Amino acid sequence: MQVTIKDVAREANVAPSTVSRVIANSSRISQKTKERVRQAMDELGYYPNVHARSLANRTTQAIGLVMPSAATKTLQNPFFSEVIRGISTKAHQNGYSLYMTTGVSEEEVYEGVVSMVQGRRVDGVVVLYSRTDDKVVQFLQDSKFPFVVVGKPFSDSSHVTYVDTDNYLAGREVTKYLHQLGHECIAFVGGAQDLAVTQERVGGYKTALMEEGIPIQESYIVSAPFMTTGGAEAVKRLLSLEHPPTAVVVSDDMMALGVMSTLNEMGISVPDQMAVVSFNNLFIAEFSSPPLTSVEINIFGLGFEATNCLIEQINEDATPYGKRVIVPHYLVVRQSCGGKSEA
Amino acid sequence: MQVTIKDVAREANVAPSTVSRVIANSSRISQKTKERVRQAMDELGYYPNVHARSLANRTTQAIGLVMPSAATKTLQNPFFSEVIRGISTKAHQNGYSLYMTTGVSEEEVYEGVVSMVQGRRVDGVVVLYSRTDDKVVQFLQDSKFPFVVVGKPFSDSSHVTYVDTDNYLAGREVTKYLHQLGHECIAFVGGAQDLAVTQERVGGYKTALMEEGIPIQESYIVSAPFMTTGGAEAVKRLLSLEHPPTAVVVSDDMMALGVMSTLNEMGISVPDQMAVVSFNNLFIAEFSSPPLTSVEINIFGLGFEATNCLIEQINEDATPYGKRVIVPHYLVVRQSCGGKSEA
DNA sequence: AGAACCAATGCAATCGTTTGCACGAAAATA
DNA sequence: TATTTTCGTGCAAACGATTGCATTGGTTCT
Repeated sequence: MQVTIKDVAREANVAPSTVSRVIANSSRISQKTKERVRQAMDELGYYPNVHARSLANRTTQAIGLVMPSAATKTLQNPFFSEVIRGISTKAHQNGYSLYMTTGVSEEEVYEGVVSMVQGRRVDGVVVLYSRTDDKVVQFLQDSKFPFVVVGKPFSDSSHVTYVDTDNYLAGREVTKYLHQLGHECIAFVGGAQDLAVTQERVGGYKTALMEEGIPIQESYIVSAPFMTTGGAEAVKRLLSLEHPPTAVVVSDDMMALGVMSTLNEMGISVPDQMAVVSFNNLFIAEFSSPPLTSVEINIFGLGFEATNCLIEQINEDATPYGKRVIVPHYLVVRQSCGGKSEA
Repeated sequence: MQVTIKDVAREANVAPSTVSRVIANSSRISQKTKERVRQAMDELGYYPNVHARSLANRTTQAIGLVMPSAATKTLQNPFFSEVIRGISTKAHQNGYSLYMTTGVSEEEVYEGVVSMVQGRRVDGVVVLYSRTDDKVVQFLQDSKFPFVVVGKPFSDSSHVTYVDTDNYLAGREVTKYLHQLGHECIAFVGGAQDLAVTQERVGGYKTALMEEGIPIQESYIVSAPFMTTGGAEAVKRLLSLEHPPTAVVVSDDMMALGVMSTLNEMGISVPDQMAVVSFNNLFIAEFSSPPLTSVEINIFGLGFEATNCLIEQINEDATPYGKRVIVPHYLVVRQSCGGKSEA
């Protein structure tokens, strides 16, 4: 059987309540007793039962993770490993551990979150995506449960705490960068359209074009699911146009890999015949050939900051919802655009 | 406040115990009562408190994940996302959720596991690595706690349930494959030497050489930490030899990327001047250039099977420790070895 | 010396479930 | 009709902690 607080109490000749206070390091217990109790704890190999504790003080020291509904697929994108790395680092620093449910359908994910929250399994939740009209975010907001989202939530974003990259700005910058290199025909390949990232990045792209006096061609804007395979189709569509572009902004490194691989198969060389720039600067960006010019968005930092905000929110009872943190980004120039050096 | 079982009981005009039995769908409760209670549950929006439940029936419906100690680094390897994907799929199917602690040092990880187990936070544990002399495995075994390891545990592997690839065989096969293609000078670049995978794969490599009558040169065997950067050094060392190899077996796709990237920088073309074959067949293998010939080891399946074994172990009280599952592998031929087609 | 106080600890209720056992009513048996 | 079974519920004791409110003995006032 398990060693309980009572066993320790008996061994140390005190009451259970005293042991509990020693664990909490209460100032009301004398130094001498504390030592005696602590010794009894080691001797017996005592470890507190987390459930009993959670039940009594209504706190869990755990943070819930909500992955996109097709969790089983998206998890393949190193983006997620990286955010989780950030989250888990911060969480660990503050004595929290992580808890995740997954679900195949959107409905399953929703159910998972509800039972996580209502069942009091976690103290707060990090949402790892942001989509239009999301039930999960809506639910969390209604239940006044501490949560933060990574990415920009759509509806009512002013009341939701979130951590994000300035994707609009980044989109604008890379587009201008390509223009500076002399490109006039610039295309955009994005991921799923209901994702906030995609919309923001394409928005920046359009703005940049306008600012540079280049007309926007809808046929230059294609979207596909977020993974590598999507890239292939997109490329084919663009190249079959009357005036194919000479440069392309791709919304994600993974997809850029797919794009480049397809270009390679079709005998089109990067960057000579087609410049490619993308976002996220995953480690693979460095090792692709040619190495990808990509926007470093500090994914680790997104997770880390998000968790930071969440913990703040958990601790302060005075719920100051609506905080937003923008993590800075910068362009890492490699060889996929031809442009050498420069920051 | 939370809606409790008592509220439901009152609403449905029954005793709390009856409500509990309805939740468990006990056959001792009449159909009529069940319906009445269920209705009361929806009406009030009842969700069971997981901690109270865990406390009472000493079960958590959660599985613990143990990552390698430098979790913050290793998590970058897509291998882990992929195993976790497998684990989480199976877990979800059986109503389990995942729980993870991380730690920077080996000691922290150990502490995490101990408090996870002793604190009764999980029903079982899957260990995502296997190293010589590992405290964690030792502890789990001593406490007779359900666990399974992904990879081959060293000590006493006959009493430990594990799921693994036949890395020895795979190492032998790829080496022979290179030999068939005409290579005589074949090197091996491996990861950390205290990892079981590395040892097994290099073992297979050596066996193959012996079987083909090729002498083993220790200078052809280099090892480096498991990530891309390690690859660079390894390559430099090999190329500085008097008789540099013409082919190399690399222990991991990530590292192979590093190797190829370095070769590229040094102006050595793959596969013409150097053939490269590696393991794991991560999605990036397909999109590198040239695309990597790699051993598909079904990482998802490893995680899935491991969880399957774990759940079995949790359910059966008669602990049948020592089960082993070998997940089959096969070579995926792409272009990094020059050899076209063939299975 | 008696009142008032303080520091250190113990008592017992509480958190929300589960579950062995007891109980009464209805059904089956004798 | 009296007696045993069966069925459907309720009672109350766990599970292992936390915490508000006594209680105790010893100081420090006046």
